Amino acid sequence: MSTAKRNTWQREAVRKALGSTEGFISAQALHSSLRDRGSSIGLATVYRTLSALADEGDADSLQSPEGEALYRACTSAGHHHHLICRNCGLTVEISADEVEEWAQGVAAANGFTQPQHIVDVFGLCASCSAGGGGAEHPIS
Amino acid sequence: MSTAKRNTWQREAVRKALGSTEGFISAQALHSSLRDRGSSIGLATVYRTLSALADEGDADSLQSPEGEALYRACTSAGHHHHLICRNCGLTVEISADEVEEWAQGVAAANGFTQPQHIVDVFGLCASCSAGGGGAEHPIS
DNA sequence: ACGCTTTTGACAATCATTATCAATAAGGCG
DNA sequence: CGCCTTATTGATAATGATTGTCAAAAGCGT
Repeated sequence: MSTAKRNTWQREAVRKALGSTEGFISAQALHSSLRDRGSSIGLATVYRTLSALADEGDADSLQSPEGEALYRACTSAGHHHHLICRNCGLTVEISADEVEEWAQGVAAANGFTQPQHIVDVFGLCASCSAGGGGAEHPIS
Repeated sequence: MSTAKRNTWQREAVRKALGSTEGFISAQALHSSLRDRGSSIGLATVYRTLSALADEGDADSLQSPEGEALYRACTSAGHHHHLICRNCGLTVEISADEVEEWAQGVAAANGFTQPQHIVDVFGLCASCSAGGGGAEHPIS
């Protein structure tokens, strides 16, 4: 085939790094993480690979409130959501049965089918709240 | 008061332009639109005003998949979410008191403060469902 | 009308992301 | 096994949206 896809260690590195990451991570952060671990992978490659993974369906992506694209390894298994500290990046997995039902219900009530939902909560974790970063202004 | 808010024609222009716009529009597009109509308003002012309107609850904003911030005149006061057809772009405002409470609760339970949440539901609206395009690939 | 402050607006700065393009390396084939 | 074709990489420039800067230009109370 002309559209051959080659196996490179970079692609594997991104896939592995994404897989071993809890919750969502930005392309920039993933690149930094890889660099910190000694990888000499380039930033552009991380972007390209993440985008490719998302296209292939091996990763999910969403936009953070700040407008960054966040990626997550696609675990076709359990569906769950995340509570993410927007200061230190701490991520907590949360289950959301109520929200699942609500999403289905509200979609159906408006005649929508094939509902997918993006439900993620960003905030400041206990440490960061205490740490005195209080100069923030509530956004919403 | 030192923090007085003044009435300027620019603010009114943005408010009016936003109000007479169907659906969501980007800050850049709104600025172009105003300029086309002869207004000499500055781009930075449009950004500032839209951001202010969003803060005051007179407009709501969401991130387009391309990462742009989109704004729309807020018809229902207060905080709410969106149900978006991923085929035709139809957007329905939805209220989500249950989800609000849930988000607050789960954040608090984990020691998080200043919770913001992203709760948006994508799907196919009634027309598009009927239209029979189902060749989509489910993301989640 | 005056003066104090907010607000504006042109432009620079910043941030994430994408395009560019020469150099590299993967994989097939002889 | 080594060569050749070509997908892929990666440093950097380019892009595009958004925010910061700051002098100049209005508001609003007096």
